Amino acid sequence: MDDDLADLFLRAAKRMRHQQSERLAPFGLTPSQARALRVIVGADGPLRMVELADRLGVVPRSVTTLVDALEASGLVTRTPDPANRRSLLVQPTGEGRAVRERLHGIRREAAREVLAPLSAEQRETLRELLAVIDGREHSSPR
Amino acid sequence: MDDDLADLFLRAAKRMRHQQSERLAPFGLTPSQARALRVIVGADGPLRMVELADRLGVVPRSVTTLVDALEASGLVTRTPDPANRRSLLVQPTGEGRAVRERLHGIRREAAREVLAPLSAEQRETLRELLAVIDGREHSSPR
DNA sequence: ACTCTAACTGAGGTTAGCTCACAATTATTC
DNA sequence: GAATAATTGTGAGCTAACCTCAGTTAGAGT
Repeated sequence: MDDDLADLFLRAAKRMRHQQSERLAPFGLTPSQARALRVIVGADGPLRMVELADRLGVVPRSVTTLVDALEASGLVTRTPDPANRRSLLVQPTGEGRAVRERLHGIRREAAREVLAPLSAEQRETLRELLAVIDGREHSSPR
Repeated sequence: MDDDLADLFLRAAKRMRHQQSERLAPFGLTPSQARALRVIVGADGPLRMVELADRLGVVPRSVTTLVDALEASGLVTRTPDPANRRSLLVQPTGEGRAVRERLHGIRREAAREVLAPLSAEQRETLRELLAVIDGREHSSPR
């Protein structure tokens, strides 16, 4: 029974990812990069790579690649942390902030497309349920 | 902001996939292969590759690889369709049926793990919402 | 000073797709 | 009854989004 549930869930997620990547393509961003940008812009200050990895729920090595791409597109900068020379601080450029602004709209569209069959209240209910599922703890990836 | 909603959704889906692949590993199956097996066993008769692709929502080429693996594990067989020599018919072996049976339980566990924070009613609500999103109100196995 | 741990990254692997091109068959159309 | 078109499956090869493992460099603890 919860069997189907997983299936339904995964199926919807797939559609959502697909929608996103389609809309993101014109920006030259993958969904994963867009998400990273979102976190970077949304942070209240520069982020260390490790911290970014943690917030994205991926391993630090994966962040390297993500930031490589964003940096190459001129959306973020990587600067050494003066307080700890092992660390790099990632910050959005002006361009990065601008792009994130536009992304906001298109991400919403993508979600809306998939969630279209739901009423506003249903969407709200869904959000609540998902928030519960998400819990608070950041279980590390493995 | 349906923006967050997509994020919550995708995050939960990720955890679910992860749970599944962990539990499936001992069987030597990937989540994708398990799903294919499930569809093959669940079908009311042999399936053509193309038909299987359609039911899985992937392109036919991807099914070739999936079935290759299942066949190599002795869970399904591929036989030429006598009625159309271009087609192959995929069918589960006895072993395939047996494995699918055990998979059922572990898939449920995986979903349950992620959905644990929800009450039974909440899970039910979630199922309904997802069914609406999916747009398929329990269509028959035609 | 000496070892221990943390931050980042190069190299290389895996899963789950995808496209493109092609041979073999079957269907259509002229 | 050909000639042309469409279908079916698959080899080759690509991409995204991860991962692990090993190595370098820099701080920390004793």
